[in-house]
Amino acid sequence: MSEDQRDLYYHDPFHDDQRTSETLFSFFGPNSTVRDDSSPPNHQRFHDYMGLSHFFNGSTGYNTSTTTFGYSSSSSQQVFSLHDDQNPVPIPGNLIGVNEMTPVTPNSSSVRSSSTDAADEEHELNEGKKENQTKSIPEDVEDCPKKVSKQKKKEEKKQREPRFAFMTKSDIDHLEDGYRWRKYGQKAVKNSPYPRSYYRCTTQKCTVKKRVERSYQDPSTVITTYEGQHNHHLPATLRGNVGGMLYPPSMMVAQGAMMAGSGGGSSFPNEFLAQIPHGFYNSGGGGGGGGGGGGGGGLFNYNQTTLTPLQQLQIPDYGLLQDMVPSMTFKQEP
DNA sequence: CGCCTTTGACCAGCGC
DNA sequence: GCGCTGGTCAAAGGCG
Repeated sequence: MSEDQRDLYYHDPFHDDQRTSETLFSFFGPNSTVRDDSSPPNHQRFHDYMGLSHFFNGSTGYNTSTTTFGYSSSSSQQVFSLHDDQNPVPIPGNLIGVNEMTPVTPNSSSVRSSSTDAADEEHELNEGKKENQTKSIPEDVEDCPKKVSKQKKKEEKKQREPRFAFMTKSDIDHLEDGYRWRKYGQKAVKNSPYPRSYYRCTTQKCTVKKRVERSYQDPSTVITTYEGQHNHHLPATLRGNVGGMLYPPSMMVAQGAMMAGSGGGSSFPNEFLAQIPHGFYNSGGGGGGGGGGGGGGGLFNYNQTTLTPLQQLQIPDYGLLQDMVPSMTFKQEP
């Protein structure tokens, strides 16, 4: 694991604001963190988590490729931590691969707004560098098929899936999210007494992985990192869970509209909102998520667009969101 | 029997 | 080059 990744895990995004957060979304790629201040303990959390499966699935079709968050599969993860609840701060590391998604911050000189050319260029440059770094494979690969396949594997590996991390207050390490996972590894983590577990989606041809670890600073917090997107529905066999059931139809519509409006460009905010777990929405359409999943309303209400920070999730900087989603109006409730 | 977890080994990337 | 660390593999065993 690279240093920046380590930073991600052990630095600000999760810990700086930890005292006030119970759930923190950290998009590896797009830059956003969304935190929760007010969620009830574990069980409610659990339901929040349930909805997250849609986040990765996208529900916009099961092959949203890897651009759901507005960045390509090859893009490196990038995370912005919100310091002082105001300004996104780039986590040291890959800030280059910001395709399309732009860190919108009041004082962000690095805002890439609509012109992604430079960003793309940078991105390519960066990718090139990376390629060079990893393409130090000697020519003798031609001699050995094994080596060839290894190299292929290597290159495939390099195609980093989009990642998404969040923290959850829970006693349970591996929270149910509607998908079936197989644990394929566990490692002790440096500077942490808690091991990190590695899971893979058991569905055939689904390459989604997730890592689960407990925060060493706050043992009650579980850090879950997803990598990739599911290319399939929720397993219907799982506790009678059916993918479509969890997503209120109204939201699907809204989502479609948003997608259409996003024009495939700087679409992260919309996509982000579109894919916010339905449990965070005031969707009003179906409880979903299994008993109490809705929890009496959620965070967003697209169109009405009401943020209710006292509910399940807190957006740390409404101004930021407002910038990100200018077409929406945000209302912060007292 | 199928699915899952556990766990030690292995490999690659990175920093020194 | 070496050591550290993260990530993955795969055999073994458990469980329903």
